Amino acid sequence: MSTIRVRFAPSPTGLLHVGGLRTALYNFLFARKHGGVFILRIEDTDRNRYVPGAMENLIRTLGWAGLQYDEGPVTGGPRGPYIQSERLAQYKACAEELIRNGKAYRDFLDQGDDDEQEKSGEGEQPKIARRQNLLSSDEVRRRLEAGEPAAVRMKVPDAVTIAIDDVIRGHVEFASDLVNDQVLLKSDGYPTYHLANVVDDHFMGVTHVIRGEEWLPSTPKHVLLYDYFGWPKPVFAHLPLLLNPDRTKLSKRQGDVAVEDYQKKGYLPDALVNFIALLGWNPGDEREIFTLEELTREFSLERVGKSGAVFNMDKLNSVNKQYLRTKTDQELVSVVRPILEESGIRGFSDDYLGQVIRLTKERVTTVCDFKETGDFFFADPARYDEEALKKNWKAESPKYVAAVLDALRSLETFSAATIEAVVRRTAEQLGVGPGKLIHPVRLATTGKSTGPGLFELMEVLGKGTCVRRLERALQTLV
RNA sequence: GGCCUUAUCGUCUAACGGUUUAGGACGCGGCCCUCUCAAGGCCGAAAUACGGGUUCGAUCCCCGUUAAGGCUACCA
Repeated sequence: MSTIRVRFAPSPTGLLHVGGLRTALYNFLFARKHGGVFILRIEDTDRNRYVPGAMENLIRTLGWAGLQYDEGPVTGGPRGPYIQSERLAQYKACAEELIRNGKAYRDFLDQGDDDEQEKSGEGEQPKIARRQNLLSSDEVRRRLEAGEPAAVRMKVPDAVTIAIDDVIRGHVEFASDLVNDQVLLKSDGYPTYHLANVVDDHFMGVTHVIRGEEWLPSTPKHVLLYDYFGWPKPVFAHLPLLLNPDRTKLSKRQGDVAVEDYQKKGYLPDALVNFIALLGWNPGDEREIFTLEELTREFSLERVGKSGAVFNMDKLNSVNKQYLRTKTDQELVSVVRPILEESGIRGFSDDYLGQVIRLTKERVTTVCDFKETGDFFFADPARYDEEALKKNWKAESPKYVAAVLDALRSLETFSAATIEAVVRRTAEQLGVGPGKLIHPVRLATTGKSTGPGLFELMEVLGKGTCVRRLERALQTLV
């Protein structure tokens, strides 16, 4: 069996979409699993939608997610170029070959005429473009020589059934009468997706086409083209769509769809990848957390489902939390530090940030949350949370806090253990439960009523800071 | 409108005709733990869209209905 070759073929029209990431991931996993090749191909055949820099961005985001491609732009490869706008001559030659063989023809109508026709058609019957006999061959030649722009359309046969056997969907049939004479080469000389994709997949040796379900309806066109060229067909696998909560195709408007959005919001790449892998695929048992290596080992197209999957933020959050806990404190320091510095929080050592992360990482959802959850580690509380105040700052609280403050001042070693001992002893001496002191002290030192264990947090803060904050609270809060 | 696809808890899904009182996870509710919040543990509510077949037996196979989605460009 020949080497498996698959490709991810985005168009450079913007940021990488999470649906695109999943398609890329499944292609990547399939290739790796079978010792095959994962190709990145840029489909930039629509000059109107081209966004400068989009390709670089796509590559960077794929890299962030850990999906390294084997052949593609920048890195190159034996079947390049991997950017379609650099392969124009090839598409043109292929289109001409089809014309020569009577499988395609020139069409001088422009886009506007096309729409016009459809409107005037107006019935219930679909308007299938079949225009090969509109002009005599003499006239075609004359207008061509006159330099009139022409598109090339494929000729679709009447009354045949075009069947595909999709790995995921099974056997699917289409009636050729409902397939229109697709434009293959636009009048600007660029190919359409349909031509370019078939030509490239053939010349790049692609064995499996793994793409979104939105391509299923145009697959008969592609199948026809393979036959026209006399090329072997790849195996098709059409993936179920990723959905909005209302079950429409995942789109902007209903939340973030760009991978970069999730990156910015503080999701870990391996967590996002893990979560997305489970949208449409499962290992068949009850495991849910996988490294990329484990996914590679377990993945199979056979276990990909058929129905669309809603992109569920709650689940993503849960997965991200689980990943956060698997990271070491220092690993997270390097991720969290830049986020803090963006907000002007700087000057803290790796060791200190590591301590902060150790105490807060079980309480955050994303790496961005460290800033908010751990704010009191970076500055004295700017204000005291109002509800916490109401709940935990009672009339007798100042007295208790003052007692704790006194006891703390004489502490030699300021560790969680010694702080706890002192606080509990003080409570005992005052004849009240330790909670009566702990809650107001927490409020005074952190400004809130929630967070890491008080004694651990005070140890990290250090004696000076704690004493200062308690003093200040006693002055401010009455 | 036409074509295509899909259909198990709110969501992601398991079950590859019988071992099922339909399993897990997220979310939700309760309890435990506890200085709070998380985490963790335990418990709970929650689904096979509907109607026909086939079969000794259907979540699973077939047909229909319904619903949802995708596609219907010289966009990808």
